[in-house]
Amino acid sequence: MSVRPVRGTVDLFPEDMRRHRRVAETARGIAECYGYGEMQTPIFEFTDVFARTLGDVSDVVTKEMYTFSDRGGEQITLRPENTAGVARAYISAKLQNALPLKYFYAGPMFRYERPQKGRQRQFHQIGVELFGVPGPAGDVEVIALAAEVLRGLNMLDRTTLRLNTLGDAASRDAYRAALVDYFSGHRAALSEESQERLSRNPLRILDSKDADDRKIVAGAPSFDAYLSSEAADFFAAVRQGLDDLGIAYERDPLLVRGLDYYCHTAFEFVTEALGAQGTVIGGGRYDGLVGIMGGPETPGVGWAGGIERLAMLADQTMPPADAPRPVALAPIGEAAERRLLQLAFALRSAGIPTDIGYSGNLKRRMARAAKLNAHTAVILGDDELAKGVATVRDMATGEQTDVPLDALAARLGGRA
RNA sequence: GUGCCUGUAGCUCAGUUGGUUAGAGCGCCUGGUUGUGGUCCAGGAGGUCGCCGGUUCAAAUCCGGUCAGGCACCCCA
Repeated sequence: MSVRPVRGTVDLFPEDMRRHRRVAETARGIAECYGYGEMQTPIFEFTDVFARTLGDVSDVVTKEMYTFSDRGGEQITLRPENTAGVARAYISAKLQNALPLKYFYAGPMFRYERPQKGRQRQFHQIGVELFGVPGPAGDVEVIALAAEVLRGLNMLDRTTLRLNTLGDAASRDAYRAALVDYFSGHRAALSEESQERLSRNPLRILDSKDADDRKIVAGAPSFDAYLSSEAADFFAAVRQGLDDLGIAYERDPLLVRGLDYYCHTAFEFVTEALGAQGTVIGGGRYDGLVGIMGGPETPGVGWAGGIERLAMLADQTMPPADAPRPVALAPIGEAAERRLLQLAFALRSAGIPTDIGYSGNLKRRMARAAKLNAHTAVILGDDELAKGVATVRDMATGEQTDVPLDALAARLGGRA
């Protein structure tokens, strides 16, 4: 059998988990401070939950979902993102009388993509969703929360907030029609890919990287001309709110969300430091989503952030997340080992990280203590047992003192 | 899904125009210390050269395929 993980998946050992947890715990703490309580939805859902909400033309639905029928014949999909699942849970629990609602989540997502740096088939996201706030204050709140998470990870200054509006449905339909009209006139000159986009998702042509496409795009109609006055006012209010909070952003008229349920505000925090997969947090408003799923019309806005990407950036902006430094216990002989096993139990129940290696002579045990970065070693042999003390060694200075066994916990408690 | 690059010890990498037993540093193990780590010194273990096939008297080296990783496209977190 093959012993390697499936393509696009990785094993996370303790060192990796500390990096991930630092991201998730920072985000969780700030989210709770904003009143966003953590929730969790199932890792798999009925396929319709995603297929009917993310849009028939989105890549995520058409070619990236892990879909299978279970033994009961149900069509099941491993969640490619979590907003649809949270919305489904909100509808399922009939929470429309409890609005506004604020949720935080963290967990694995699955997309069948070609792996590269910052892109895996199983990856992890943190995210927040805010239901029931129709006005721009909601957009401002979730963006401010995202900025705070990045600040908490010491990386806010390494990212740029890009902001755009997708308008309301009427604005978007009118603009889409205008684009199709314009690009159809230049159809033959467009790249093959963009010709395909023309029917599937004309907005995508706007951010094509093909040189010839860009020339044509330069002459394309601007969205702002098709924005309804309500949508324009909404966007202006979001920008004003960000200005009021001192949150810097760049207008990016080409920023388009990939998932169909977005409207009005779309935003991304991007960085240059991670290569091509530079989006670290992305989100926007999705007022239509709950209705599409058959729930009571409920406005929503939120974002998701990639834990792997955030952790990679954190590696550049923060010192390593080291394991706690333990006290290392080093017994010599069976009697001492029994006594130290008791002591280990007592120290741990006092909350003092304690290691005992279970094998080796004193030399090996001291080597292990150094490797674990222990601040203190406790050496116990027949000599110490006879006197009722232990030899306590400061690993940094090498200084050793005798400490009565019954005073050890109190003596070591101050460290950690 | 497309294109380009890469794959040699646990890790990071050398390896000449194809030519005897494939090397280094770090890490690991042993000893220098019957009860003392990290430093230092000496020694040692560890490799189907990603995998499959081909060319050749001879392949880590050349060719094809495949798998995996990286980069870009695409997409997005």
